[in-house]
Amino acid sequence: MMISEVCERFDLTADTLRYYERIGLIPKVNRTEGGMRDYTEYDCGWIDFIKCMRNAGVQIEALTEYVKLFGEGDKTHEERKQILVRERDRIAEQIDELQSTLTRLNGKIEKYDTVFRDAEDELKLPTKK
Amino acid sequence: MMISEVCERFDLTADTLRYYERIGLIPKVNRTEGGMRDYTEYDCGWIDFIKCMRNAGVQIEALTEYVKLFGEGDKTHEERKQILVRERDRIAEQIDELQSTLTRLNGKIEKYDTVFRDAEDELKLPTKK
DNA sequence: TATTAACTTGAAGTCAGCTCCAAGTTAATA
DNA sequence: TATTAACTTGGAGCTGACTTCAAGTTAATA
Repeated sequence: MMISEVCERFDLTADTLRYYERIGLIPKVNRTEGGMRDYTEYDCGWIDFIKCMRNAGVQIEALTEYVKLFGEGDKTHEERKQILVRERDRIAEQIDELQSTLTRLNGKIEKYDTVFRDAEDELKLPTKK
Repeated sequence: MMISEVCERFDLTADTLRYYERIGLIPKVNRTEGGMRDYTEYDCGWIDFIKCMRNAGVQIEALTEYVKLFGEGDKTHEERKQILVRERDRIAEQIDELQSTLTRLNGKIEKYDTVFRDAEDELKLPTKK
């Protein structure tokens, strides 16, 4: 699969895909005889995973570390798992924070609604001044 | 209240606080005769709100716009509310995405646990090779 | 076969959001 | 009063994460 197809599939630019590979965010992709990248489904699995993690705010450094360890084989099993656990916990925490921010924002929006209704009431029932 | 006290209270550097004020992320803070910032509780309310929003990933641009409109008075009521609604929706969406990423990560971590248990079983019950 | 589109590399450029610095001023402490 | 700590400004520098560029190569189409 050519880079252009992968771009379309994951809505990433070719530059971003090459950048990801260059910095080790995804394992090296095999090439054709001509030297062009030839993506497999396996590569796409990585891209999907990395894109999902990046979208959740996981830093590139944590992910390159994970990919590096993955390349070192079974002996890094535990270390890899620790990275996932750490990031999982971070995301869980972030959800909690976002939840309370959401509540706060909803309260603020409600106040805006109330003030607006009051303002409308004033229009309907003009006070003497 | 001096800038150092505010820094401590919100765990922000003085540089960040001055930067926030310079770009209009919080309204202008009053000064002492000597020209030093003299924060009030009102200022702190803004800082708390802005810090919370930034922490939730709300972009500086949306917040400076909000502060600007606030300074323009009641006639911007509706426009300000729209900003809050838009960001609220964005945050709600982000929570959903994070939730599904969390589920995905948990599944992956579980697989790591399973493989690890299998590996342990192998140690206990060595297969002939 | 010739043109054109898609690809290659390494390096430089961009953007958001701070963060640090120099040079000077104000306020607090010995 | 003298020193020192905290503050002021404008501007330069930094970091993470891309994004663009130049100069060339490969593959697909007329």
